[in-house]
Amino acid sequence: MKKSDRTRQDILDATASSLATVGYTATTVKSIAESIGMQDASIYYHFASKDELVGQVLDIGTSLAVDAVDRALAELPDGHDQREALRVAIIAHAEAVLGGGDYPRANVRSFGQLPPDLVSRHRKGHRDYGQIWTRLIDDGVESGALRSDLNRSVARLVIIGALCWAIEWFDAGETVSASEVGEHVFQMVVNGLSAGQLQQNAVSV
Amino acid sequence: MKKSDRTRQDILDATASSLATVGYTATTVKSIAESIGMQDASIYYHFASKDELVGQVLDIGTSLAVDAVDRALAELPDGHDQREALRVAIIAHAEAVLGGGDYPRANVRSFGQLPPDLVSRHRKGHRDYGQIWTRLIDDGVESGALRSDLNRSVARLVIIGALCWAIEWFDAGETVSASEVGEHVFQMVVNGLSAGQLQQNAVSV
DNA sequence: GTCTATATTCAGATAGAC
DNA sequence: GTCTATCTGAATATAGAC
Repeated sequence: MKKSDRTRQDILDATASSLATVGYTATTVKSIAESIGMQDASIYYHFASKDELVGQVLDIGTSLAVDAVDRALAELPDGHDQREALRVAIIAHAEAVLGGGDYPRANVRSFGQLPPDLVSRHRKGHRDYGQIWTRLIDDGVESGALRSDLNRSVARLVIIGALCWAIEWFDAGETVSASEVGEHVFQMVVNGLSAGQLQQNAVSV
Repeated sequence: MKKSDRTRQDILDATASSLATVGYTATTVKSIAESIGMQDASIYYHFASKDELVGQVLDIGTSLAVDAVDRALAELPDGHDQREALRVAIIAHAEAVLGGGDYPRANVRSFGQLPPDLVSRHRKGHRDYGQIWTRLIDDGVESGALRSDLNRSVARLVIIGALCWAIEWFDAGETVSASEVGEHVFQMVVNGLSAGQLQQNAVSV
């Protein structure tokens, strides 16, 4: 590996770390440079702009999360219940975002702060990721494992919302691990909080 | 109403609108002033700083959301099922945040962008709001209406997460109304997505 | 490749006239 | 109360030496 590549990787790592902890706005080129002992101007030898650098970090994070979920789904045995597919996907997402290092966390933590250019740059990636969940829910409904009377878009966004929101309060080193958070989210989303018999009144939407 | 009060109210409204749509970072004193036909310097006659102004808007939004949920709970008939309490609270929250004007939306939209000072200023308000949900879940578990094997903090944050995340994608004028979003979230959180018999394996946490 | 120095822009905020 | 004019500080980014 050339020296240029090594430095470049250090910059990406430092950016991911900063984005994941303090978000986009508070991540400055100067602070990134300082954290790895460089001058801010030197960053521009490796990346054309702050947003180009941030964009690459976010791309890596998206790929890592997508790959983690894909890998978990690929390992399922044949003929699995579709609820089990949803379960391993949710847990894989939780592990990637909560326990999986700075890159996936950078996405979730910074998402609400990105300037319009970066948002549109990543719209496709986010839509593709949403597709994974859309298909899981569709398959679940069609196989009869999931109820069919709920709006699937809302269902998808409740799942993603619960998982993404978790990062706002989740603290590594908690008594609850990332995969346990995933397990709880799955239990709530699929089986519900209710202790009694099912009360699945159809919803008129 | 004095002229000073009128202007002050206009500034608050314009700030709430801006925070709700573009978030904290993109909300500048200049843009607020422009939207109501003033010079930016004039804002400082009414408010000591941007963060003081933003803080007041966020306070109003929190109060509106808390009041909406409290009112919905107060209207419940005696001897109601605790699931029904959770239902009306979730729907009231959805209506307040998604359909209830700029102030509550300002909170959710700006939350992830606030500087540390403002975060700690509002920590108490958020904790109080979380308390409402903690009590609803505790009451539900103790009355036997809700299962007792799930971590209650995770349950609370899944609910709040799902509701707060909704604002990132919810579009007024959608085919789904705010209260319908609330109804779906309730159905998912309490009864679950599963079509089949309950599979509530205890979770080891 | 990395440095020092600096240009540019824009934000929050203040001073003082009217 | 609101204005014009201005200060200050910070952030992105560039120029050019080494």
